[in-house]
Amino acid sequence: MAEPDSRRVTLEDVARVAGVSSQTVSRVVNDHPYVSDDTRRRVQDAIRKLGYRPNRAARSLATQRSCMLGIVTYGIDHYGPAQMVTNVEQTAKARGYGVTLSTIQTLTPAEVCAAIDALGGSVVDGLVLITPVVGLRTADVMALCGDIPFVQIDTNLGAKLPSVVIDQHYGSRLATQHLLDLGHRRLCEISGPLYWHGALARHRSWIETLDAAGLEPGPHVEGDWTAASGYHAARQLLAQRASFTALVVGNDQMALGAIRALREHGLRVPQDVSVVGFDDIPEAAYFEPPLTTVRQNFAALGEQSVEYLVALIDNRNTPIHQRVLYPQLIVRQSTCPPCE
Amino acid sequence: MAEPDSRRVTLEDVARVAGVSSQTVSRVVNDHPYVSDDTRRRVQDAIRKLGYRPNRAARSLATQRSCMLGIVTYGIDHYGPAQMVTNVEQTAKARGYGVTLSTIQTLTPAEVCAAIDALGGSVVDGLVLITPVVGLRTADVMALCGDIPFVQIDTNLGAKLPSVVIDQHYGSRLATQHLLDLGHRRLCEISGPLYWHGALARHRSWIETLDAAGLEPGPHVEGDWTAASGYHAARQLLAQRASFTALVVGNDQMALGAIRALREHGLRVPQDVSVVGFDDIPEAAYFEPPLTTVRQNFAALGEQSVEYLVALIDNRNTPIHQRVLYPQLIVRQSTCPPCE
DNA sequence: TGCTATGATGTTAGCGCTAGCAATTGACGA
DNA sequence: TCGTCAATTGCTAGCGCTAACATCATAGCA
Repeated sequence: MAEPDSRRVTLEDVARVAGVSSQTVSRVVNDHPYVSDDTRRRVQDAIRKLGYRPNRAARSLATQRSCMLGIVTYGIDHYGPAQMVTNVEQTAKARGYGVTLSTIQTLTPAEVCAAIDALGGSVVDGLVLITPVVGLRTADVMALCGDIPFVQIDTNLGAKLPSVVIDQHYGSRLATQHLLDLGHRRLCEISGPLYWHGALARHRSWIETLDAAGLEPGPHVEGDWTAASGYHAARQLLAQRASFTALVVGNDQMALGAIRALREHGLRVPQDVSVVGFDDIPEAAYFEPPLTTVRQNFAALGEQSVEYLVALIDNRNTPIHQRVLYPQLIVRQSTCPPCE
Repeated sequence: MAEPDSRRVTLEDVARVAGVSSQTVSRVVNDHPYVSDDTRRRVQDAIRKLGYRPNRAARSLATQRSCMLGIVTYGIDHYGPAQMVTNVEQTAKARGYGVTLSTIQTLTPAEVCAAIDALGGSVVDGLVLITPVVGLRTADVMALCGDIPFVQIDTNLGAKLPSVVIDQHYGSRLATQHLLDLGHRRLCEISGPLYWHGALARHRSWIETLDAAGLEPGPHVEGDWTAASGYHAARQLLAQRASFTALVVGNDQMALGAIRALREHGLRVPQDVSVVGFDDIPEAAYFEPPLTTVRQNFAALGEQSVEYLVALIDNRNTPIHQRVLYPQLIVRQSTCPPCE
């Protein structure tokens, strides 16, 4: 068993026990060549015996790198961010990086800046920014990150910073076009908060797609991603006597709330109103009715952003670009042709 | 603007610009007394001008503390853990601690140990272990954590380690008793994986409560927390021609899947079968029908564990105990008296 | 035999920061 | 006048580790 000393075990302690210099121990720990098998074994024995664990702070200080990535994200109690964080962490671990978290509650540029700052002060080799808020200035982000490499996830399409995004324009067109193809002509929308890139892009694309089809967009209400807000948004639409046969909803949770409101109002889904969601959360297939939705590959988002970030860390000259992923329409029973 | 030097800005640089010693700058940065207002202002100006940010690694090395907590948790794509991680992070931030994450995929004791080890090697002042798996030996945990203070969340009730738990026994009794009070006599259960403390506790309490009422428990199927598994579990119960009027389900997502299976089988909820879930996820109130469920206060769990952990860090002699939280039954439309 | 190449180790000098003490100044009471 | 004290600042020595160089065998070759 490890000696339960009050002081932590250091390289020096191991060196003394193994009868070598601390430098040699360091070489063994870091898998350097030029250590004889015999010495290596003696050192490893000593390490095990003493329960030695390298001190990361000291190593960071000496090497100028920490093997830590920082993640700045809005509350991970949402499905999307939780997925991304999980995948970022997993991918990072596979590449030898740990992960430090800094979450933000209200998605204002100021709070985002504070969160980045909190991590920037710490030792991280790179930053993953899951900050889907509109109004975050490119210059601000660059200034805050300083010379720390970073990758943005879920920012606006076309941003001139290292980023990985899902084409929400495309996704929203998929959803709206699907409804148009079914024959719907009167559509309403419940969007996410429009200060989110994704929500805004989906909203705009909804209008554009209708426009291209020569249709007038019906009323639009803004929710906050929760089922509760979807419920209230739908009630609001119904209260203002909007007449529609199809509803595009900004995410699956809000769609759930909307469906409940519709049903309480005596409307059947999909016979009276077709509903499309976004994300394809694992529960969507078990909604009543199972939800047609636009699937986002959050896993790929997390993985690719880490890959890109690690490339940036290893080689500062990695070209800056934006990688774009495309969502996929999953058709289930919540959509059908309008019955009139 | 900050001088975009290749080297990072150090205390020394600030000291030079401000015309003081590096020690004085350190005092300003750390809010020590005995710095004149004039000097303080000059130093702060220099800090701003140079864009100085203290190097955490160096500070950790010098002070022997990192102001970092480690979180070991199973995949945060589940609702409960995501909630806990969020709240741990928030509370930690409020107390001046950052948070480092280490997630585990398969909840085996071996993987848990690996995750703890990964963090233990890093510099953290304390560990939050969200490791609800049965079979994790107390001795192993203590050995791995070494002299790093830790708090376990969601471990077994009665564990002799610092921990904060929700009394799942109590919660399960609430759910089952609610159904008994409504007049149900034939109950089935879909539980979570029984190698999870919570799932096991709920399962046992389900049996005990029925026992106390002189009733034989109906069939029980184990799911994996997902809606899909709930769906398949319910189909399995129906396939074996189990006759029941009420169903206790290990979490809300599985309840959603189960309800869908029941409906597909021509059974109405709650008229034919009452269903109770666990957790009270934000969507539960919008299920069809709105779900009766046992609410877990994950936020409190996260907060209290950090408070406890910080107390342990500040004072190693803080008494070891287990704090117990109690869940709450939320009655909605998915339960009603059996109609026969 | 000398002379280089190379493997295997030790020595030294920091990385950026802070604790602890020393030094300096001015104010105040004895 | 001197000693004492508090306020303010600087100096020095590490924290535990690694990069870079220095050292010293030993082997291989002319």
